[in-house]
Amino acid sequence: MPRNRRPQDREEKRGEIVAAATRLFVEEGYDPTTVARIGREAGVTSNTVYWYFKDKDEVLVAVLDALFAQFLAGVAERSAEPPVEQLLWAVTELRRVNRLITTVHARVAASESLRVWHDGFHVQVEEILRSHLAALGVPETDQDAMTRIGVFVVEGMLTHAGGAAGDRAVVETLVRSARGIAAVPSSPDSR
Amino acid sequence: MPRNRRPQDREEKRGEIVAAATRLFVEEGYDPTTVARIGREAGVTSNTVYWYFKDKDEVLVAVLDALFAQFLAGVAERSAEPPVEQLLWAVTELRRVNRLITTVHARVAASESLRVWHDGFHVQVEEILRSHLAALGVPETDQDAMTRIGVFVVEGMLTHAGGAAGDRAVVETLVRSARGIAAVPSSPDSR
DNA sequence: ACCTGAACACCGTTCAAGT
DNA sequence: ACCTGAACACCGTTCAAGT
Repeated sequence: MPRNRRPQDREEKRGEIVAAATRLFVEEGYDPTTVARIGREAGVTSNTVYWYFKDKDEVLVAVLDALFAQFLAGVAERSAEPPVEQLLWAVTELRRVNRLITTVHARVAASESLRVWHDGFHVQVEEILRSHLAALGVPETDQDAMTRIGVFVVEGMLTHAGGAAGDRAVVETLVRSARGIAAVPSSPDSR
Repeated sequence: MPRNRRPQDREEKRGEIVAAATRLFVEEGYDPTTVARIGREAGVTSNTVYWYFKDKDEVLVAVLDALFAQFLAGVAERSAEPPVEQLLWAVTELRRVNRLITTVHARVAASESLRVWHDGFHVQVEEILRSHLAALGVPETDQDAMTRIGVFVVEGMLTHAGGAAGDRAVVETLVRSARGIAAVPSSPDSR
């Protein structure tokens, strides 16, 4: 028997579904986008979507994978820019998929595969942030906490619009505090 | 005609519905809790809930109002404690309703009244945080940005469990950076 | 292997009808 | 004014049946 006979087709169709879902999820949101609609845009019936994906959440995971890969490529391209500019670019970029990030948070409780994706996402983002902090001179003892703070601030900025000036102020203050932490050693009685 | 004839009853029943919804929303979450279930726990049919509330989101707003009032009372009681302890208490407290906060973010796009509630909530929380920052000596020019950072960090801690030690490290680092910002004036070329 | 028509289960919401 | 039984609309998901 022919092993892997036209595996291309399967990936193609799957890709079309993911492409349709990506556009719809980003533009209209996860909840308002029905599985039927995703199918229609990809030229199939809603049931067919279930031949390629276990459920709607699996479609979301595939969409997130695609979007995150794009994002990582953008990050790599800008690795030479100053930290503030890099962060502001990341915020602008992630804001386009802001609604989806919120959806992920809302659905991790209901979907195991989404939880797995979310955890992996954080590990990667934290790794990137940590290397930046190290470059800024933040000592190892403070890197964990500062990394989490960085992630939280970026996530917060996505959910809560602040205007270009406000965004820049937040990012600059953040980078400034990282430099401050780098300059002043932590003391156990600092509270 | 008797004005306000037994307005007590209406408030009582409404209160029972809110009480039932609060318990269910906090313990099981918003989505898994059906309107029928809320009604049953309050001793009425699902339709009756719609006599007291416009829709499920309005029930949520009432629940949030109740929970937030409790929270504010707790904040007031602890106003004398050191900032780190106050923040850690707030995080522990808010974590109990973590799921609901995520739900709010997920539903602001769909529900106007929820958006209004969310905005009001932020205004109040930011006011509290700003007064703390002022007490820590953060100059006015940096208060806006630091306040937003504070809110983002607290929100992030709710969504992403970090363990007691990790939580304390984050909060201490945050307060330390606020003190650092207070000590070092901002400079326009600090990026 | 891939796809569909039809149906199921579930849930928020509405409405006509009761007291 | 307050409450209910019954029904509607919608949507994720499944299944038996087709090629």
